[in-house]
Amino acid sequence: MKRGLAIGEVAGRTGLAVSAIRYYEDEGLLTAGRTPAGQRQFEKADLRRLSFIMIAQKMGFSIAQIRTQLEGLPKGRTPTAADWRGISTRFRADLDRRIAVLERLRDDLDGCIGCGCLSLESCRLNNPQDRAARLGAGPRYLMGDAPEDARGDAGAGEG
Amino acid sequence: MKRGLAIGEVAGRTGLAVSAIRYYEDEGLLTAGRTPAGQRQFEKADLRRLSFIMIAQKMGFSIAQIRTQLEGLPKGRTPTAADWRGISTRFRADLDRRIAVLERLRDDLDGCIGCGCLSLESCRLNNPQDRAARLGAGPRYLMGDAPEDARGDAGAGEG
DNA sequence: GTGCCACCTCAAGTAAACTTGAGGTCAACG
DNA sequence: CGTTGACCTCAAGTTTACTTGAGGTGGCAC
Repeated sequence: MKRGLAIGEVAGRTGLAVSAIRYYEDEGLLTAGRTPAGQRQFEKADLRRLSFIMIAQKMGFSIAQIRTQLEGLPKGRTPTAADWRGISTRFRADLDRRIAVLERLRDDLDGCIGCGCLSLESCRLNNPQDRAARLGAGPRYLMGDAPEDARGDAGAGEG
Repeated sequence: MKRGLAIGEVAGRTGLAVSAIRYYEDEGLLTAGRTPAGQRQFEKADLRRLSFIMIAQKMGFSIAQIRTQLEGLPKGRTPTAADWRGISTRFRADLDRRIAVLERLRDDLDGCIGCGCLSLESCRLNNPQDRAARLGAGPRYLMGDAPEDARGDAGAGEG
């Protein structure tokens, strides 16, 4: 009865490529059992795990971040609904943050459509760059992605 | 007077790396003049252009997409406020679309936090995968990223 | 019993967006 | 006059998230 799912089956059910699933296992996002012959054996819970991975990627999380999130799940036993609920809640908070960033970007852009500047002196979308210039180094950082020592100040323009 | 800006100066003002600016030029996102000695000479308008590029990247546009957007700007002359306004408007529409996608994701996730499933039979976040499985091929597609022939059907769950 | 398909591993390739390095030029500073 | 420092080109390296290919095993169908 408890035969488990072959990788091809999992691929079919999730829409993922077989190679992607193997890759995720290599990356430690999930662990598959093995048949005596060495073939991977997945459980239903792994489908859930893969669902989570796919959704998280949609949201823009990297593999490394997803791995971290998944570490919040129990190792030995199959995660319960409550386990997933905990992880989803953290997730939701992040999603809210992302939406907020985009909305602020949109609002700023609205201001810029009004003035047509996009980069003129008084533009709020522009200011962060001036600040970036003053901070000196760093590759690219503009909104919310400020380097370590610039946190807490990367918000709205100073006026 | 009209000396133009050296690449290092532009880098300092935008917060971009010199190498990144050169890369953007290679990619055709902007064009720099040259001094007799072959050094790049930028104009103020290029700062605006780079602002646009940075903002667009924040929004998740690829270089190729940004290039396309920028092709909407006049070639010969310096873009006017109106030129930027046109481009920004298109931009805003895309931004709205992205926000909407994330919001739907959030709403679906809310439903899942309620039931704690994230991947159980009735979950709306899960269903798209089932559909994906039925559609057969393709690498990863889950929400809105449906392959060509699956468009128009990849929306909300059926029940 | 043999042929095919799904599976295995491991290495290398791919695309995007850059960075880094090698080797060389040019202008200013002392 | 020489030596920094900013700039140049071109090639190769880096990271992320996979895919592709080579070479090999295991099992079910005929």
